[in-house]
Amino acid sequence: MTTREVAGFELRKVREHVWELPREGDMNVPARVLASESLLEEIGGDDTLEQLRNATHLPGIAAPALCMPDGHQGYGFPVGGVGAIDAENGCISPGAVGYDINCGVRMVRTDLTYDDVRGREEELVDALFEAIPSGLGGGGVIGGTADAIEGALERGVEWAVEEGYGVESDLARCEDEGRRLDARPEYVSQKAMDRGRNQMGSLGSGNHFLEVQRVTDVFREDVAAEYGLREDGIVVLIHCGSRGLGHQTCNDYLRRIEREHGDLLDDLPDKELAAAPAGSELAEEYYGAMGACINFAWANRQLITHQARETFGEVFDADPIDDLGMELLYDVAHNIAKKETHEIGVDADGNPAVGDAVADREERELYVHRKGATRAFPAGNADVPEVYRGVGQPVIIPGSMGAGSYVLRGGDESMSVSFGSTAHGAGRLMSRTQAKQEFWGGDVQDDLEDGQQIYVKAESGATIAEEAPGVYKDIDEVIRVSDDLGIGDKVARTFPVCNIKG
DNA sequence: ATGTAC
Repeated sequence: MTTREVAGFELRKVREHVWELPREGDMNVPARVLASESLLEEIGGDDTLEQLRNATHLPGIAAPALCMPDGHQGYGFPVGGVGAIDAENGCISPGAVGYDINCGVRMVRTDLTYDDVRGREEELVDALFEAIPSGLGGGGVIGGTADAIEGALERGVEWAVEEGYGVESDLARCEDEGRRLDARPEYVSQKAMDRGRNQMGSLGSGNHFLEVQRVTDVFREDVAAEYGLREDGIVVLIHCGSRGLGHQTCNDYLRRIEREHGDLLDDLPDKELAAAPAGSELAEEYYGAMGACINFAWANRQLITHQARETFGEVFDADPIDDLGMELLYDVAHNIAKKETHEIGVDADGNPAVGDAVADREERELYVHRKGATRAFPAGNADVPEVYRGVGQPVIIPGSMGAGSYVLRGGDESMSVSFGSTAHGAGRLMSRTQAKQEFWGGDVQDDLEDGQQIYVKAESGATIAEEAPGVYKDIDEVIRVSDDLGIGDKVARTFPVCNIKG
């Protein structure tokens, strides 16, 4: 048996790209890292492994706590973490969802080719930057009236399309059709709504961006054709979340858990893993509030999509849908928890088990926490929209602004390996603070333009430094692991053309 | 990630 010591943790190699931290002490289950040796080494460079081990202490966790190949340290629970927790006897943890509830990515395809855009990058990047609010604080594309915010929280993309910010076909091309039916806006605080009010249709800051890209490689022709992708085609990628509204909601519930469920908290190795016991009033309220924030984030990405379509229409003097073919390819959430039914291994007593201890497999309703992890359901799954059910759901994974991104399809192994999940990005290699010491925004911007013809426009130079290509892991290596494991299969690779950010 | 402040 191969073992490897990383950052003081002894990991057992289960098979290629699967590393296990065996159960010991108060761990309820083992932990597993899905990574190549080089990525594993990078994952050991911060507190990810300790956070992953801590996550195995969560009550009711029903299978190994998982770290995707792009994992890095987060608040309590690692980014790139997947935690499947019994929805009846376990718990739900806001820290295992993340502060930016339904941070996610969508891709819009077009009929344009790189030749159509070449030489017009600056015009396009300026127009997009003008049309789409970005940066910290307020200012959205629409005013947040009481009706608008209520509609977004309750009905997500459905509300936005009804208001004219999209087309009917957008709905089917979102996870959950862009609307969580179990959203309960009444459990979102007034303070959270006030923060979201002026941010409806805004990118935000940090790693959030809108990027025009060109398809450089197609790996699976048949699937790419189903997704409407072809080599040299132009696509638009939008990465953002629920802004101050989701952030405030996460904060509100973390504070309430501290006040109302201190006992559960005292048993956990890290206070930041704060969780509400399944079945408690607080768990129900958090789940409903989280669903409303999820809807808000979807409406936000829909409003930004609308602005991008309008802008392309003006720049290319054409109808964005009829002439430019700007249809939504897909929208994926990567900071969420969701009740899903999965098969888990159980021992003779019906308790969660792995390896030799597995006596049987049983279906359980679980809170699947995906924090910096993307749902990757395979072909045939009933939750994959009908248009894609034959090939598997699209999985959109952004890399850094200097490296490009990938479109994958949910792989056949994802249900048995990772509760139907894969990576969500390249994953950070260094902190924002360190990034600002290593890079200067203006220099990064000049290098991208002069060296790679990538046009970047941002509200703040500091953000460009924080997001410099050098602060990220190798996206190709992350994707190689996903593809090798069969949890998310390579369909196409893209390369940046222009990028706007906070 | 984030009105970068309890």
